Amino acid sequence: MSRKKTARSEDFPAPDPEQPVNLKSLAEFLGLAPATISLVMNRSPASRSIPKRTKDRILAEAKRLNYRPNFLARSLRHQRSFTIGVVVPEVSEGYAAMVMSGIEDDLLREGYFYFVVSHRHRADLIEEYPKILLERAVEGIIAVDTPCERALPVPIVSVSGHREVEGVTNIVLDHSLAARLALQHLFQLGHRKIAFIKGQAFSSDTESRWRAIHEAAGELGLCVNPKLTARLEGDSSSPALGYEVTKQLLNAGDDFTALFAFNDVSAIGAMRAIRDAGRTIPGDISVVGFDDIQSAAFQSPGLTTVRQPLRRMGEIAAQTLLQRIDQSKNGRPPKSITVEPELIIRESTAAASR
Amino acid sequence: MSRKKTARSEDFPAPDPEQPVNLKSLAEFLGLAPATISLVMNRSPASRSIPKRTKDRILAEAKRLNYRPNFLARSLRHQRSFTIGVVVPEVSEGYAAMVMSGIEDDLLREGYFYFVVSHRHRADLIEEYPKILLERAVEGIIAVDTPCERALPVPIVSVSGHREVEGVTNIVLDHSLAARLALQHLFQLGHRKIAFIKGQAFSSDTESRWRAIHEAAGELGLCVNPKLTARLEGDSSSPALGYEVTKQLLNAGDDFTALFAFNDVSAIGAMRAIRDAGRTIPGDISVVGFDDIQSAAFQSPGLTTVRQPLRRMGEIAAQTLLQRIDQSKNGRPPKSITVEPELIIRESTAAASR
DNA sequence: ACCCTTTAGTAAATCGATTCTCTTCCCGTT
DNA sequence: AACGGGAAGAGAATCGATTTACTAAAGGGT
Repeated sequence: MSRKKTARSEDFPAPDPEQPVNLKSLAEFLGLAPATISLVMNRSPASRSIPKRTKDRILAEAKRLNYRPNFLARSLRHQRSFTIGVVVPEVSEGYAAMVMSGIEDDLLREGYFYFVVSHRHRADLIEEYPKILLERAVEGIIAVDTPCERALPVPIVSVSGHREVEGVTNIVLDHSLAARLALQHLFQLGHRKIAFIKGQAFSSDTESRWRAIHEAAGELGLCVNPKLTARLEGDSSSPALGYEVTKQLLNAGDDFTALFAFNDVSAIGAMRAIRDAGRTIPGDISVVGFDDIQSAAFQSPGLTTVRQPLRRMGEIAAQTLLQRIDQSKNGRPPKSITVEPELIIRESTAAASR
Repeated sequence: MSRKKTARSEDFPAPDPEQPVNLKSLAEFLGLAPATISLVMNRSPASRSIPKRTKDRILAEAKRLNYRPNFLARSLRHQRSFTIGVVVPEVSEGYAAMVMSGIEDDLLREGYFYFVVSHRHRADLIEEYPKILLERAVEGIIAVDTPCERALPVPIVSVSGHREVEGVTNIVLDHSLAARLALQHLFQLGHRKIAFIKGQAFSSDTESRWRAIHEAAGELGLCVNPKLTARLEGDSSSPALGYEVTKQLLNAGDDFTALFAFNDVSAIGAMRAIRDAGRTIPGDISVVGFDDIQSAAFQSPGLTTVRQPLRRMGEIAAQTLLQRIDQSKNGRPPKSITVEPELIIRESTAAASR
């Protein structure tokens, strides 16, 4: 029992240089049982009876040998992976990147890590990735601008999700307010003939945003002219899409003094198209975007836009998910959390000329 | 032995609805030993002796009950996590997002997932994160624009890393070519008085890019005027930084007809500053950026810039890392891999007026 | 009838840590 | 002298899958 105790640290200063120390080797080295060390290292109440001398010896030696408990073993034992999955359409798209940036902070602070997967709007991947993440033992999933149809055995938080699905908490923008902010702004500037660019069908926000626009227009006594309405086509995230539809709008004949685009990227394309057609912004046509991506502020003229608090939405998503993981099954989770948009007025909007 | 075999699938269609099936329960259900099932499921050569009838029965039942081997248990056994870590300065920065987007494809195809952590240039986090990732049992690390000082027990690939560190493979841009492309372009347009915006000290590219500029200038017989040289300060990634230093350059008195910025973000700020000073682009001053972020093409005038193949760099990083993981220790890994930049000429550059 | 080879699997160790249940040993009481 | 009880720590089961070594029965050849 005491023969091993003579193996003091000074005798074997550097142990096996190859293999990282594990509990067993540390135990052998200390002449103690793995169980004892585990209890002490985890400050378990059961280590009450271990004298401070021994505790200190264990702690000191663990630190000296740089012992790190094997995460996988621990996870297996506790049935907890401290990992969540984040599903996005495309990492490099700005929208998703911004949300992810908000997600990270809270997660890491609580000791969680996250896997990222991007599906690029491929239906099979949208279906498959959540399952693969589950196999990877994630404890929850955050879906960004990605439809989740089926209930899963882990909590899900969907950023910009609109469908009501069992087990899914939606983080949504107040689209009514967003539409009102934008249209009121244009209305007050005297705009009555307003063109619209709708989003692609796959974007979760498209429908509710469009409904909100109709409502807000109704409240203001504006009419939404179908001839002044275009829809983005194609899944690229380049302003070229906005450029194309705006050219069509301009050529279609019906006059307009303002354009409300589905997002900033298409608004930027629209601005080009408008200028290419020989019109000025905001002199001839005012333009309002949506999202407030970084490029919006970098345009000239600076793009007036409805800001979505994307980073904040990421933070809320992470917090909500962690809460739900913590008290799993404890009470019904909130169905949805609404965040408020903000109108950022820059130089792309001005009083209507006609 | 055969009493269990009578438990045909039709008798118990839906097993325990709560608990996910594990190997043991599946084995019990089939009246076989876990070992047998494992061998068959993994198509191990040792399953040679199992008759096809039994194999089919196992496979069918596994599928019906939706059995998925527990990833953690498997990882523990094999000492493989199929996970790598990606360290970036900031997820939402475009540069990192683009590289990540390239990383993802190859990784997922090979069954790997990745953790993302962002350090926001905090020295303690840069030091700490790789260690935490190691605790999480990652099999390799990709560092994007992040210095890695010390050798780690796993392969590391550094995108835009320049230091030679044991165990680190650098993916670097050919900065000499980049500088030559930009300066030759400006030179051919007749520019002789060129201003420069250097990068922040923390950016890994700053030094080598600056050396390359000196070299290229030398080759062309241009001189780099210290009075026409500014350096970005502060770690925000807003064009405001570029705006500030450009204002100083313009006020400093020394005349210039072209500006070569450290990156597109600062170039965009610079363009604003130039216009605010009453000069035109490219009439009075030509501007060249670096990176070719999405916003570069969206500017007006469109920003001429040196494109880094960021997505490609991500792909190469992932491929290289996977190779190194695969044949660990097998031969010395490449010290560095160079990729080539491309000059994207848009409207922000034109012939020098004076 | 005996031995050898397949066939059809199974038992048990292992990966590394956790945790509940036991032993001892020793000290102080009655 | 016997007993209770706390101190100090050891043992063993467990998480779920993998894998090597082994067994038991059946078939085939001489």
